[in-house]
Amino acid sequence: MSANLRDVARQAGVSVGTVSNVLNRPDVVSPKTLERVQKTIAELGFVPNGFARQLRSGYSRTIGLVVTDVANPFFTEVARGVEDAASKRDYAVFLCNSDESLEKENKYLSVLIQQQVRGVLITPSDSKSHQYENLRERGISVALLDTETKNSSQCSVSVDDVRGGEIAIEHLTSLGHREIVWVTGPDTIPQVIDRTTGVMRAAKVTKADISTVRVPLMNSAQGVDAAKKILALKKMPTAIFCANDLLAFGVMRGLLDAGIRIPEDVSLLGYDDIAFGNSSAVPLSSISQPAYQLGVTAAELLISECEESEEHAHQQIKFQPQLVVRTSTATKK
Amino acid sequence: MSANLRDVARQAGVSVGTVSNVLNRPDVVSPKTLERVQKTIAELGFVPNGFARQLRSGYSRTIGLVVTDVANPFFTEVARGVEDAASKRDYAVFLCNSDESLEKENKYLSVLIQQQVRGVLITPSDSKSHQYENLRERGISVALLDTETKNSSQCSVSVDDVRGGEIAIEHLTSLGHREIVWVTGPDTIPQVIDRTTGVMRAAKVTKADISTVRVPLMNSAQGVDAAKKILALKKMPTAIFCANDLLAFGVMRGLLDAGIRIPEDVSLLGYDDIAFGNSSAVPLSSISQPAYQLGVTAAELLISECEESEEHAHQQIKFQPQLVVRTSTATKK
DNA sequence: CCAAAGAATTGACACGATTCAATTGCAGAG
DNA sequence: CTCTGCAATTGAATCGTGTCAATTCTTTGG
Repeated sequence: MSANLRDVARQAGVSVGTVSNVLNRPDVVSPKTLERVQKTIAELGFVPNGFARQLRSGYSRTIGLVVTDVANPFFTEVARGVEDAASKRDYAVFLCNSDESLEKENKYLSVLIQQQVRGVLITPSDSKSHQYENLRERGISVALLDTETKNSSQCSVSVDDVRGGEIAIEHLTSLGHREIVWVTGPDTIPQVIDRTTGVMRAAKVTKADISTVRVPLMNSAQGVDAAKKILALKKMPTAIFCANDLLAFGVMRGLLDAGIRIPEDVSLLGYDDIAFGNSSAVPLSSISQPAYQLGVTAAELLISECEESEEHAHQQIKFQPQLVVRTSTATKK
Repeated sequence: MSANLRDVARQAGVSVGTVSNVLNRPDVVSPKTLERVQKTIAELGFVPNGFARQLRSGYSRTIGLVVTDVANPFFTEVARGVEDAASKRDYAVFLCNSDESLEKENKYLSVLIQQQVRGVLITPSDSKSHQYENLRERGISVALLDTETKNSSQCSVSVDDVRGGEIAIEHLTSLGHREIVWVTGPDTIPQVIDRTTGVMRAAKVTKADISTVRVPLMNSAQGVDAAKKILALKKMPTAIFCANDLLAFGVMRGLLDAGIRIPEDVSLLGYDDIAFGNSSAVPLSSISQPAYQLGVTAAELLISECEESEEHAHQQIKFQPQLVVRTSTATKK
């Protein structure tokens, strides 16, 4: 098979320790030994075995990224940011998909432990699981992505979801809407919780009336279901706010198919501002988040934590969301 | 620190060999020992160290997946299939994004080699690079994804792109269209080459007149550019066929913004049948591919090649594309 | 020419799981 | 009660590299 350190040592007439030193601390080796060993290494085409190296040192150059839905363009954008930043620092990324399920999340975390990742970037699928002590105990750094952490013992990079919820309701009420349906996912998901908080807070101030329609997953198929539920309501709202754009697209389709016009009959507002938003049946107004930037920042923060664990100070970075008005929201008639 | 195999063995009152057997060949362990050990493993939160495992066995349990565009929902669907199948067999996946650039592709391949992946699943961004001998030499299995291979020395899982091109033109001509624009990417990309072949073949049979509009990348922004080029043509076509849905969405937006109606003024046909297709401004007719299935099949094939390299027979599996008619294509007036 | 300091080199052990020859336990046959 | 054969279990050796205390070699000042 391929040459190992011992072969090189024998061939060069030195000990394995010296060869190891040639590789890792060339300054402690005498110039002429250095040269001879390097020549032998080249001759044998020796490449150190990464497994053994990592086994001994305990560290790899990989990080894990766990998101709740890779099929959501918002997260692919985040992932792209993470990958670019990681690859710049010579790290490779495992991308995992929890599908908003705590069970899958745990399964992937265990896979990541097996792979001995240096750190994990995670979008928790459940607000209770924020601690991830089992990872920390193993010396794996953890940073929260797209979720704020209350305790300051970990890093997080997030967008102000409470404010996002507020902005949304402020926009809709400024257009005259007071009967608003809030279409959202399980109230275990951190983003859902925060956005709901913002929604309710703004509703109180603006005296809007919020009814909640909850679905188990935040994708477009569930949006269609949500539309059915909305159509079955005693009283149709004049505006609908969805917890993400995918849901909004589903709702849009469901309503249009039922002959409801947007925004004439009802205004529709999404969240995430994914690229497809301006190609949809009715261009979708939405709350925009700096997805790529989020990914880059999170990866840089995590890697810095991994490599300078002593002098590293945990940071909670929070970006601000922004309203993007397109066609799907309009003044109440 | 974290528990290792020896800790588990001590705690459960058995030898390390038995614990290892519990993990790798549970059938040789007696049921009651099995249960006891498994309980201990759970209690201690033991997760085997991948490096040590790999060091001993010589093989990792990771594979690489290189696609041309993770932001394309078609590929996220494929990736999901790959990940599900891989995780079922206890493999972790590195997802890499070549952005249709040969340079990035090579960079990621070298990263994957460093990470000592067991196999690579790749959607080549260039038709010339099909060989990947450098990977094979290192004992890394390679299978082509969404691309057919001519030589039978490797596996491939693909969809019949030539046939897809034919189906598209047959559909458009059956609606009476003869002036058709083919919007596509660089003619180095395998899928582009095959679809073009199908287009031209069908055009010859149906006596359709094809003009090609070529853009450097197959995403939605480039689609908008393509629309501009089409609007600048001496003679407007009556139908447009795009090499993927993202391009089609861009073209759609570009045309609608210019006041062109779809399908009244021009029919528009996409390729991939991504989920957004029925939420777009005009629901998009498209050529559907079994994306998830493609991913699952490819991953299974690759892993089987990795694990049974001797008795493994290379296979070229080819799925058939299917026409999905929505609103964007209609009879020529 | 010697002693002491410093530089260079050595080699056994550790990392944590896998493997496999050797051992033990056990049931059934004689 | 012994013997045989099979199943279950054991634990030492192993994979390839990094580490570090111990050792050997070199240099230098007196």
